[in-house]
Amino acid sequence: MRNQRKSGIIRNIITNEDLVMTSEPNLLAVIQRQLSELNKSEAKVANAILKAPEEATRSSIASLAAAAGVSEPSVNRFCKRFGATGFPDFKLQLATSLASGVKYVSRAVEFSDDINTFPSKLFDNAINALLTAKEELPLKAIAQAVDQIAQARRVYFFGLGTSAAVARDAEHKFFRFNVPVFTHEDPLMQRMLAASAGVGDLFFFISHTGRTKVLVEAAEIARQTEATVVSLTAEGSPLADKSHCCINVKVEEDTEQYLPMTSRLVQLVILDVLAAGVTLRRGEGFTPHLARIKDSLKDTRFPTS
Amino acid sequence: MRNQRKSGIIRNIITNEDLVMTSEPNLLAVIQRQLSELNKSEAKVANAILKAPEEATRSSIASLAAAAGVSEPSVNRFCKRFGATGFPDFKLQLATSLASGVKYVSRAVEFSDDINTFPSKLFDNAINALLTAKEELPLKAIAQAVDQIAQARRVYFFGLGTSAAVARDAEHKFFRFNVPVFTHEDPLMQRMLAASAGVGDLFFFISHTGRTKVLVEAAEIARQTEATVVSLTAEGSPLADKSHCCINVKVEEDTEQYLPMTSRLVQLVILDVLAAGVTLRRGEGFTPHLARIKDSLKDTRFPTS
DNA sequence: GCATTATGTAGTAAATTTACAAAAATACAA
DNA sequence: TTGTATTTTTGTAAATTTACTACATAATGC
Repeated sequence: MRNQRKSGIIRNIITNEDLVMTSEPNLLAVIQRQLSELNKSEAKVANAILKAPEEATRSSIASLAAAAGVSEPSVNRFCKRFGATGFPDFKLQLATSLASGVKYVSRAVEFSDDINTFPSKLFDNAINALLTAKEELPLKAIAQAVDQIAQARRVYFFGLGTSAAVARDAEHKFFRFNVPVFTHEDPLMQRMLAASAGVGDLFFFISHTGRTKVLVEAAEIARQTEATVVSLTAEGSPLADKSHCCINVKVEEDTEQYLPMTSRLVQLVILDVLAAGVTLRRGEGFTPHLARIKDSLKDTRFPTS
Repeated sequence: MRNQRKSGIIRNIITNEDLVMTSEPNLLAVIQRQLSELNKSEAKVANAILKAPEEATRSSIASLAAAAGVSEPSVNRFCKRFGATGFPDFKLQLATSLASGVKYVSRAVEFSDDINTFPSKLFDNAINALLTAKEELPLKAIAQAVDQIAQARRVYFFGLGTSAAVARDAEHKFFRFNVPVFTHEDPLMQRMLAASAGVGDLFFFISHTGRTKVLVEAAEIARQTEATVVSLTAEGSPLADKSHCCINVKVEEDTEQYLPMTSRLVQLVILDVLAAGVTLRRGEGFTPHLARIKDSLKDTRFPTS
C-alpha cells in the first residue's frame, strides 16, 4: 500500500495510520501542505483544486482534468494518493471538508470590515473555538472534577476580570444543585477564605492565562489546607501547578485583539459540562429539585401571553 | 418547474424560490419534514437515507435503490424532487449537510449518558446555538445599538440571574473603550439609577425571557427619562416593548434542562459583536489605548517562562 | 372505465477506472 | 561527460461501472 522512492520520500501521502490518528484534517490544508512533494501533473491538479475547491466538488473528472491541463487518470491517481478510493470519493471528502472546516477557520476582524462581515467573523471564531475545544476535551480531568464537586461540602468559584464573570455564572448554575457555592471577586476575600479552608471545601479557580499573581497566591494558600484545589486554566501554568486537578483549556486567543473573546466561551461550556456531570451523578431523582427551583422563579416573571 | 397534483399538494418540495430564501437548510431535516407528503417509493428512499445518511453519501444509485427496495429511476426522481440536478448532486448536498448540520442538531443529555457522550453533546448544543444565531442575526438592530453605545456618555448593563454574569462580562469588555460602564445586580440600584438618568445615558438590559418583572420595571422607569434603552432579549417580550432598540435573540432553550445553557453564550457573542462594532467606529487610532490597558495588567501576572 | 399518477424495465449516454504503453526522469557505469 | 538500464511519470484506449432517459406497465383516484 505504501510505496517509496529509492530516495526515501513517502509516496502515499495519507496512509491508513495517519487517517486513524488525525480524525478529519482539513483536506485543502493537507493538499496545500504537501504541494511541494507532488510531481508535475499532480501539482497541476492540486493547484486547480485549490484555486476553485467549490467548483471542483461539482465537476467531473474530465472537466477537472481539462482545467488542470492533465489527463483523466492523473486526476484519478491524485485522488488515490490523498487517501480516497477514487474521484467520486475524493469529491465527497472535499465537499465535507469545505462544509465543516474552511468556513470555521478563525478570521481576524479588520478595520475594513463592515456590519455585514464582522459579526459573522466573530461568530465563526466562537464556533471554531468550541469545535477545537471539543476535539481535545480533557475527559479524565473533567470526570475527576465532577467527582470532587459532587463530594464537596462547599464549593468556591474564584476568578478575576473576565473570569470573574465566568465564576459568577458558575455560581448561578451550581447553586441549583443544592451545593453551597460561593463567589468572590475580591482578592482579599479569596485569600481569607482560602486560608480558613478545611476538609470538604473545594476551590475552583478560573483563569485564562493561569498567571494572575493574586489568584495563584490564593490557590497556593488553599493548597496548604485540607481543601481540594481544582482549576480551569492553561496547561503548565503556575495556577495549574498548584491544583490537585486541572482542566486544561488550550485556546489560542488572538492576542492582537486585546480582548479575551473565545476563551471564556469555552470555559462556560466546560462549566456546563461539569454541572451536567454532577446532575448525572445525582441521578434521575434529582430533577424534581431543579423543577422546584424553576417554579420558584415563576412569580418574578410576566406570564407568557 | 413546479408541478402540482389536482389535490393541490405541491410536488416539488424545494423550489428555486425556497432555495434562495433559506440559504442552506439541513437536507435531512427537510426530508424528515416532508416524509408524509411523499409517495410510497419515495418514502422508501427517504427512510433508507435517514436510516444511514453517511452510507448513502458513499453508495451508488444502484445500491441505494436496492437498500430502499425500489428501482434506480425512483431514487433519481427522489433526488430531483429535493432540488438536486441528479443523484451525484444530491449526494454532494447530503454530504455537505452532514458535515455542517447534522452533527449539530441539539441533543438532550440523558441519564444513560456517560463521560464519553455528554460533554460532546453539550458542546454540540452550544455550537448549534451559535450557528443558528449567526444565521438570523438582527444586523439592523446591532448596527443601531453600536451607534447608540458609541454616542453614549454612560452605559449601564443590567441583568439578573445568569444574565447578571453576562452583564458583568459586558462591563469588563466595554470598560476598555473608555466608556464609563456600570453594572448592578441589585434591582433597587437598577431602579434608582434608571430614575435619575438623563440625556447621554444608555441602559442596556439583558434578559433571556424578557419577562423578569423587576428588570422590565427598571426599563420602564428608564424609558420615562431622556435616556436610551437598549435590550438584548426575546422578540415581542415586555422588555423588548420598553426599548428604543431591541436585539432579538431567538434561542429555543431546552426547557426540560432547567438551566439556561446556550442562550447566554449567544448573548455573550452578540456583546462581543457590539464591542467590536464600537471599536471599528473608533477607528484604527484607538488600538494604542487597548494596548495600554493590556500593558497595565502585565505586572499582575507571572511572566511566561 | 377513463384519466392521472406512480413505478419499473431496458436501453443509452456519460463518467470513472484499469491495463498497458510511451515518454520522461534518474541512476550509474564506462 | 555520455550512454544505457531502470525507475518513475504520464497519457491513450478499452473496459467497466454508474447514472439518466424514454417508454411501458401498474396502480390509484374520480
